[in-house]
Amino acid sequence: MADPPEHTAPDPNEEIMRATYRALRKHGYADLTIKRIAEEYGKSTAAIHYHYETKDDLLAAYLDYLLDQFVDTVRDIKTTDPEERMELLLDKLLVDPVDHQDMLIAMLEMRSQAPYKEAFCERFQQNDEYTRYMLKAVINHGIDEGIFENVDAEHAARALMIIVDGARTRTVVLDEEDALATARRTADEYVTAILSTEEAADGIE
Amino acid sequence: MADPPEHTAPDPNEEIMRATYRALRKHGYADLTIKRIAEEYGKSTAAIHYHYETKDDLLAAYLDYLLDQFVDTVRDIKTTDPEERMELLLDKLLVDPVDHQDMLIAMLEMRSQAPYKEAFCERFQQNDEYTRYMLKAVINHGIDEGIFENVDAEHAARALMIIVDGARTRTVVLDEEDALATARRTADEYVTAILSTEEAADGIE
DNA sequence: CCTACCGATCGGTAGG
DNA sequence: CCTACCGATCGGTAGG
Repeated sequence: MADPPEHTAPDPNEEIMRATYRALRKHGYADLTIKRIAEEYGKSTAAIHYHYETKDDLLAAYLDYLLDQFVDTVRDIKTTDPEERMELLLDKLLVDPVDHQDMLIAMLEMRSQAPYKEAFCERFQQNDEYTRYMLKAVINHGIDEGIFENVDAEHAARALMIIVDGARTRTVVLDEEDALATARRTADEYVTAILSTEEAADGIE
Repeated sequence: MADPPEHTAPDPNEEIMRATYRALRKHGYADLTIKRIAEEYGKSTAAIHYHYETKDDLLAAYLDYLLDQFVDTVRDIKTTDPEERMELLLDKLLVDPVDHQDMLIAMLEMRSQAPYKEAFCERFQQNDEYTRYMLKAVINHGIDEGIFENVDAEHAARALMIIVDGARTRTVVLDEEDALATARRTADEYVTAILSTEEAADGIE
C-alpha cells in the first residue's frame, strides 16, 4: 500500500516513459493519444506537455529510452566465444521478442512512420547500426579465430538483420506465431552454411 | 486531349481504385482521408461513400484489387525450369519493388494495422499464402528434378518470405536503398547453399 | 452523386 | 501541474 520506506525520487520523465510504454502496449501507436498517455501517467494532458513540448518530442525521447534499454541488455552478454556469442545475439533478437507481442506491434507501427518523421527514422537507424555493428564484430572475431569463413562480414551482418526484421514484420502482420522460430532456424542455417568453416552441415536437413 | 474514340465505359469502382492508389502514394496510409481520395477521384467525398459504405470497406476492396494485380503479374512468368523460375520469382519479389518506393511505404503502414483490422490481416495472409505456395511449388519441382536437395520445402519457402519481408521493411524504415539488393543476394546464397545440389558454392565468397 | 452539416476527437495553449 | 478551451480535421449522413 504505502511507498517503500526508501522511495527513489519519482522522476517525472521516467514515469512518463513508463506511462508511454503502457499506453503503447494497450492502444498501439495509431491510437496513441496524449490523453491516453496522461491516463497511464495519472495526471492531466497538460502535465505531459509541461515535460514535453510536442507529442513527437515525447515519442522521440521514448525511442531513445528504448534504445538505451536495448544496449543495456546486449551488454549483459559477456561471452566472447564467437560461435556462442552469435547464438546469444540471435536469441536476443529472435527469441526474446516472443514475449513482447504488443510491443512488436506498436514498434512496427512507429517504424512505418519513419519516412514521415525524421526523428523516428534517425533513432531506428541508430538502433540498427548498433545491432549490426555487434553482429559484424562477432563475425570478424570468428574469422580471426578461423571458425568462420573469410566472408564479407558487413554483408553477412546485413543478411542476418534482414532475417530479424522479416520475422518481426511477419509476426505482426500475419499473426504468425512461429515466424520468429522459423527465422531463428533460418539464421542458424545461414550461419552454418555460409559462415562456419567446419562443415557440420548435417543439422540443416 | 479528347478521349480516344473507343473509350471503355468509365467504371466508377475502377476509377476509385486508381484514385486510392494515387492518394496512397501521395499521402501514405496514416494521412489517407476520404477527402484526399475524393480529390484524386475528382468528385465529392459523398461520391466515395455512395460506392463504399465505410473507409475500411474501400481499403479492403483496394487490397483485393492489389492482390489480383499481383497474381496477374506472377501468371506472366511462364518458365517451368525450377532454377530459372525461382530466380524470376525472387526478382519479382525483390527487384521490381525498387521502382515503387511510395507503395512500399504505404503498404508497410497498412500492414502494421493488420492486428487492429481483421479485413486487412485476412488479405495480407491471402497474398502471403499465394506467394508462399508459388515458392513451395518451385522448390518441390526442383527436388523432383534432382537439382534441389530434398529439403523441407515449406520451411525453405518461409525462409525466403522472411527475407523478402525483411528487405521491404528495411527499405522503408531505414531508407536503405540497397536493402532489396542485399536481400536478393542473400536469397541467392540461401538457394545456392541450402537448396541447390551441384555445389557451385564458388559464387558465395 | 452534391451541398451542407453533425458529433467526435485530436494536439496544443491560456491563464492561473 | 490543473481546468477550460480553441481551431482543425475526421468519417459519415441527411436531404435533395
